[in-house]
Amino acid sequence: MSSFYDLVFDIPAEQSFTYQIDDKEKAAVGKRAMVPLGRRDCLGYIIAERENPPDGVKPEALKKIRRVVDDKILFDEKSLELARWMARFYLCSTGQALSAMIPSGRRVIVPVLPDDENEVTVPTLCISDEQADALRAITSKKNDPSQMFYLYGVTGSGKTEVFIRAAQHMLDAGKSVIYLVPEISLTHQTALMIGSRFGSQSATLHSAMTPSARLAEWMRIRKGEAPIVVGPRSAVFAPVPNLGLIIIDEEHDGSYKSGNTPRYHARQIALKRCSQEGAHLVMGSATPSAEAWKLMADGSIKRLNLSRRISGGGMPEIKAVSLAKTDGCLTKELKDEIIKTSQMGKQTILFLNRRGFAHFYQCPDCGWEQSCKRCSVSLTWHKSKGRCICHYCGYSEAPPASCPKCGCVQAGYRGFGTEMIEDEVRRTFPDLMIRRIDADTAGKRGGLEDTLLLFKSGMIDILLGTQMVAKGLNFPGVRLVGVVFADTGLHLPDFRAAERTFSLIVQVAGRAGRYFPDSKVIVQTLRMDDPVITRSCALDVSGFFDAELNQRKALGFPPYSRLIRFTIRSKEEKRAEAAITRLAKLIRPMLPKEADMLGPAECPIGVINTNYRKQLILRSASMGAIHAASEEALLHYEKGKDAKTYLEVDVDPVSML
DNA sequence: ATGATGCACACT
DNA sequence: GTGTGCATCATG
Repeated sequence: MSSFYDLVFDIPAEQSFTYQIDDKEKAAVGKRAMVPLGRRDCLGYIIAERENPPDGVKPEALKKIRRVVDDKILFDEKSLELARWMARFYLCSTGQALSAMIPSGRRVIVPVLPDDENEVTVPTLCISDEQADALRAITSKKNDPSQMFYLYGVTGSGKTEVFIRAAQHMLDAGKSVIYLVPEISLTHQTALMIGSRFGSQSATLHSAMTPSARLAEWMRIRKGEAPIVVGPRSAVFAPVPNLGLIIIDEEHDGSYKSGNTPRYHARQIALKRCSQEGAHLVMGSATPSAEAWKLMADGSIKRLNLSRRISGGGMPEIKAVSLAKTDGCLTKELKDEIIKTSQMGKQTILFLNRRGFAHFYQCPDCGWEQSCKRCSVSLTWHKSKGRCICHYCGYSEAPPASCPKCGCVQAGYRGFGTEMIEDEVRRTFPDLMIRRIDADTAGKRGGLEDTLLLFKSGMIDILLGTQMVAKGLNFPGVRLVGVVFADTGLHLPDFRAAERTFSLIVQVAGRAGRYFPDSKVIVQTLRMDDPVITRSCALDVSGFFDAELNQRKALGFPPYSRLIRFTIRSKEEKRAEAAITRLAKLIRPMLPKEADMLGPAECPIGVINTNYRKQLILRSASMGAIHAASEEALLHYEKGKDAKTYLEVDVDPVSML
């Protein structure tokens, strides 16, 4: 009796292919195998065993498995089921889903932060009453696993300690724990702390590991040798036996959503896994996502409040300051506070969400702007490189000596970036030690690693940078945080622009004064009266969400609706246009009346890297209505699809850009 | 996805 | 008559 195996591949087609094998010993469902597919050899996933060839296929037509790649089974039945669910939900193939679940190669290597192995975190012996209450709620014997919890606590209120103890509780009960953190390079401290608390019981899956090291760690996890796994979004797939708890730290963070197919959200996967495996789900943040906030308001997630800072830190005094009459990018208030801070022997963080020197060049006479040849965005002047650079594709050119349109020789700067601030700060405070951190400096020697160590040691007076300084970094000496220009990102054509800006300001503000009182945050803005600015400065999270959710409801956006976004890419605008139109025509009649279609339209950034981009968004109160239509439409769209066009599907998109 | 195939128009 | 380009098809 010979048996056959069905394999799927990391390709957009759902179809499985049947193969035979000589030495049956090694083959098994859940392993990978090299097989001939078409004219070449492909790595496939064995998803089923079968007695007979599929209908209408002669046994002799079946090719043989070349080589079974894995000794041990990689995916158990639960993982396969999760992959199948994921494929259906995110509208991709099972092979693509499986491929996203294992730590494979070709990952971007990110710089590793200082590895202070010798600095073992001492477990906090006593916790606050609030922490104890939260822990008790999470670990109560009476809990139904379907009860989700949310640790809603200001930065520095000790969420991590509660998470760690909840994890310990699970481990003591013989269960495994997955601890998700946003981006491991930016949350290194948390990862290290957990590593040092749980020692060899823990496994860390960070992006700087080689593929083979990751796979080795993966197998260790599967064998049950590391019952607590720490990692970024992909760690949600960690094959821990006997899953008891998934923790999502900094739940609001956008990096939990995958940027490529399948565009899964770790929170969604966590939800599914927990319900499948009867595990608990606990999330936490000082600035929840709008989705989570609504679920808490409805009562489907139980909110646990941590309202006070531990470790002696007080909440900083936050002040909005108008940039309107300021020449340059530092207001008098901010300068004064920087001086005061350095006189106190404390440190300053300056945050700006824009790289480069300034947006260059806008002609003051005719309004001409220097823009990218390959993308529909303006170029950013990088003074240190002497080039104008596109932040989407990297294209660069020299700055023009005069306006090519009208000949005007007056270079007009518009806006400013981290480089420009660096310049101004250095000129203003020549005696202070200043370092900049952003995507441009991170990769270089003396980059991230060096800078953070120096800052921690107190050698650096002012650390300035983009997002990178806003996240998770926890430095004891910071008294002052300056948000150089809070309005960046506020007018982006994305319904989540306000939410993101709010969240970012509150998060950066949280970097100040974690271990001592009298800390300060200066938020510079041109919109002193904008409710996003005023509420973030008041740390008024509930006030912000009351208003924001009302608006979302009125406009019919998430969390009051679900979205599926289709994007067509093509080098030729005509083709992109034709493809999106055809897709729209296909879908429209399938849409139930409670659903609607936004577009088709040009994407907010109409061209990236010489690819024209058109989009179409489906919207409905429930996912069901638009999901079924999308599934059906995709089936028809695939055959006879326009050449040289690429379709991307995003279920529950997070960024609309 | 990707390589094979088949058909259109071009040019030594 | 063969050569290059692209749309179409099948992959077990």
